[in-house]
Amino acid sequence: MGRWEPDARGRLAKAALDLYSERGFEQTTAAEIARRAGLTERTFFRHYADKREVLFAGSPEMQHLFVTAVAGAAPSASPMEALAAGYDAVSGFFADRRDFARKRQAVILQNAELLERELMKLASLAAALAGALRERGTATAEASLAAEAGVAVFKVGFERWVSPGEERGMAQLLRGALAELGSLTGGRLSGGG
Amino acid sequence: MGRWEPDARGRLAKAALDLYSERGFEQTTAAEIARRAGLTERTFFRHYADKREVLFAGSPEMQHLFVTAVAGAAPSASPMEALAAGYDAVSGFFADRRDFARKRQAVILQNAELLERELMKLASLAAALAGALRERGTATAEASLAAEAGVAVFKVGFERWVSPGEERGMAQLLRGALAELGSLTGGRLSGGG
DNA sequence: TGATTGATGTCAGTGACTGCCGTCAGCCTA
DNA sequence: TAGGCTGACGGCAGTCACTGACATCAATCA
Repeated sequence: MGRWEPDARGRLAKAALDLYSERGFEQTTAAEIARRAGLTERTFFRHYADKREVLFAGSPEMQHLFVTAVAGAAPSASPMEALAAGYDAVSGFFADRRDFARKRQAVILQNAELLERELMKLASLAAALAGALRERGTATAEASLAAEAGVAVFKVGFERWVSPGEERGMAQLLRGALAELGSLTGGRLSGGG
Repeated sequence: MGRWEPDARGRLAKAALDLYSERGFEQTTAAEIARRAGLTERTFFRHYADKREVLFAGSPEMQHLFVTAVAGAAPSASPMEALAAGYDAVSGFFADRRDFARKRQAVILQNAELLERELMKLASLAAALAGALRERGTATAEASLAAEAGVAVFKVGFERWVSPGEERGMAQLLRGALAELGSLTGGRLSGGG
């Protein structure tokens, strides 16, 4: 056996979510998270840049899956069709994390600092998606707009997916939210590309 | 003469922007801002909840003007037309603050924490605008979508307005950005209401 | 076998932010 | 006109987020 227990990073993330749920984000210190994970405060800050980031550990992987799926969609696909391919990819990513996502979302919605960080992650996602769409040949302005709209749809679908009692799958909910956007905009957002 | 120099809050805001511009946000301490304003650190935190908030002192007033204009637009106006009335109102608000806005934007774009706070303010604005549209009778989903789109247009127009060398007025730039959105979406976003 | 590496611990900071209490000019009231 | 109240500020002590520097030691490699 190694010198230390394995997966320090994962233990920190679990301890943090548990403590944030139990007493709230502000009432939890980094030292407490570390202690529960069997580590020290200093080690916590080696794994996560700050107290908020520990709740967003999966964000880069999710964004990568999303962007890769958009970039890999059929060249003939419209921007919104390419984004829909991204929805399927992230739905797979989240599929076995629903309880975790619900618990995490409940914590985030209770704290302004965490909401700020979430908005920042979504802005980063929108920028990355716009880049992927541009690489596919979508014009800059349209790519940005489609990416913003795509993230708005993702937000709505995700919120429904984590809402209490909701049992439908994320892919289905995202498709539904996308369809709603389509009817609101008359489907014209999906042209071009 | 009063016991203290007048407008402590304004002096703090000016000192903060100047120092953030000179040395950067992270390299400036709250005590330094307070000292330059002829006050103490403790008083700084009485006027502003944190080091970031001092750059967003005008945000509530701007949001209020925006929302009030949207709420007060002609009942026959479509959601996007109501938002356009809001654009005119905020353009007046910003008209004599262009140098300030440029300096402030340059600071914000250099710092992730400040960007997060800006995203939060825009999210708050979008929520307030959606509320105003709903009060006008716009359906919930359409109100939220129109508000998001409206904020996106505001972001684009604002960025152009503060960009170096740009001399056109904010109202004109916002109208231009709104028109671009309209052509991208085929104008269907402006229906209903 | 000895050097290196990598994840961790330890310690001593800095600075953001808060609670509590003291100060004092301006104002209100009897 | 004396006395009390209030609002805006200063001073101080404390907590906690976060950082840099250095030590430790099992695993691994030359």
